[in-house]
Amino acid sequence: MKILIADDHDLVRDTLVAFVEAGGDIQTETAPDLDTACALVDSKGPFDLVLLDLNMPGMNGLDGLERALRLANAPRVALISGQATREVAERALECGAAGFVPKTLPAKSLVNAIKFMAMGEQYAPVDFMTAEPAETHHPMTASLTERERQVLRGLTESKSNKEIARDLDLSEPTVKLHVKTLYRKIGAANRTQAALLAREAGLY
Amino acid sequence: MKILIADDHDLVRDTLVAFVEAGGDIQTETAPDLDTACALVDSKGPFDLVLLDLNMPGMNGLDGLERALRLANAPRVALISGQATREVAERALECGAAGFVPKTLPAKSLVNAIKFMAMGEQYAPVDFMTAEPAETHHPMTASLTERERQVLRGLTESKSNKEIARDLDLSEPTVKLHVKTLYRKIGAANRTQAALLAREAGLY
DNA sequence: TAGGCCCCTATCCGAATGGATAGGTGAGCC
DNA sequence: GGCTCACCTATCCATTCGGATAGGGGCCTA
Repeated sequence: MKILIADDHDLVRDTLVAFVEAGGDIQTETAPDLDTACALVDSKGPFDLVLLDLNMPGMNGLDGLERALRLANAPRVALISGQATREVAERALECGAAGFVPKTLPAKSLVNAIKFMAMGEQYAPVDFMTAEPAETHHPMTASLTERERQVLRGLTESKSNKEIARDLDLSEPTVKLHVKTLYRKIGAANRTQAALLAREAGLY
Repeated sequence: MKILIADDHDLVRDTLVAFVEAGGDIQTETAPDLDTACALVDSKGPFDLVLLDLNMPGMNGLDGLERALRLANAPRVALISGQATREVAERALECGAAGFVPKTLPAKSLVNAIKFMAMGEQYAPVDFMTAEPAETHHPMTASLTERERQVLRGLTESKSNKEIARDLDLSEPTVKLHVKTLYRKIGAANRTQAALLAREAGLY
């Protein structure tokens, strides 16, 4: 079996390769970014599986995944990520990804997942996909009401109050109220800080 | 030699441990977060080296490092991080960290670095520490002038124009000008988006 | 039934922001 | 000298934001 692992962290890539190659009959090629990964698929493909890190130069979110999926060799492409949310994973699978591998997965399970995906199955860890959306039990959002979470989400998308109001079908004054109260709850002084705090907490 | 590796990503932790143990006479304990890491230092310490992931539950930036350094066993503590900047690395070393290991380090070098640090030396990869600050050659900031970079930094700290003006010893209108022009350059519609874009690019 | 909580709407006000425009300084280059 | 470029300052104006305050409606629970 021949797979390609792309990750910009040498440390992760090297140890991952060593582990995977030790764990079964798997040959690996590696790439530090999306461009070289795509080039390798062209020159040394096809691969039984291509594993792309979501936070890698050239990825730009799911754009990179789609680009890889459009390659001539039409390879099976899976994502691997350290902090992606369930929502991103779902979107990736909808795009046609062969699977989604969170870095919180035990290494032993990874080898099995790789073999599973290489056989053409679609993989995603059950516990990860069935987990509550982080925002419902995250310490920061625990104190927020549902509406406030929705508004906070709008803030992380750098929307104006007016846009958020339109999206949620509310009046602008209402949005402003939620904005103000959620500032107090999460300790933000302005919308930029609120957005950054939410991002740092790994939300949205 | 006995070391402790703490990282919240099982995948990284497992493969790292497998690699390190294979590469020399090194015993490893592991922890998924700072709390258990500290508990292990107390119960199973002292370790020749403690390796902490910077982006791990409980770390809260360099606070976690300082907490670990204050532990009774006064262990040698080093940081490992995937996206930290040189500045963070320098601050960590100033705090008394045994070293700083970027995840872009080749895995082979890691083993050597671990042995080096365990001997009591302070380690940081030369190329990483001498590299230009990311902002000067990053695609996004390449087109920005020095002042605009400084202002953008202020935005990522969710400061108001007035605060930025005070920090940089400028007048507020000047800051507004820089803000406006850097919006155009990086394609931001408002300050929140500018801050998020800068963060996503790994700046500041 | 009363009280509490969440949600929605509204108005008023001061402050901050975003954008346009105009002009001044110094450094470096042809 | 003339030119560009980065940088600074300034004024004007519309919009948005942040905060305070005052309601009303629905739902749950004591």
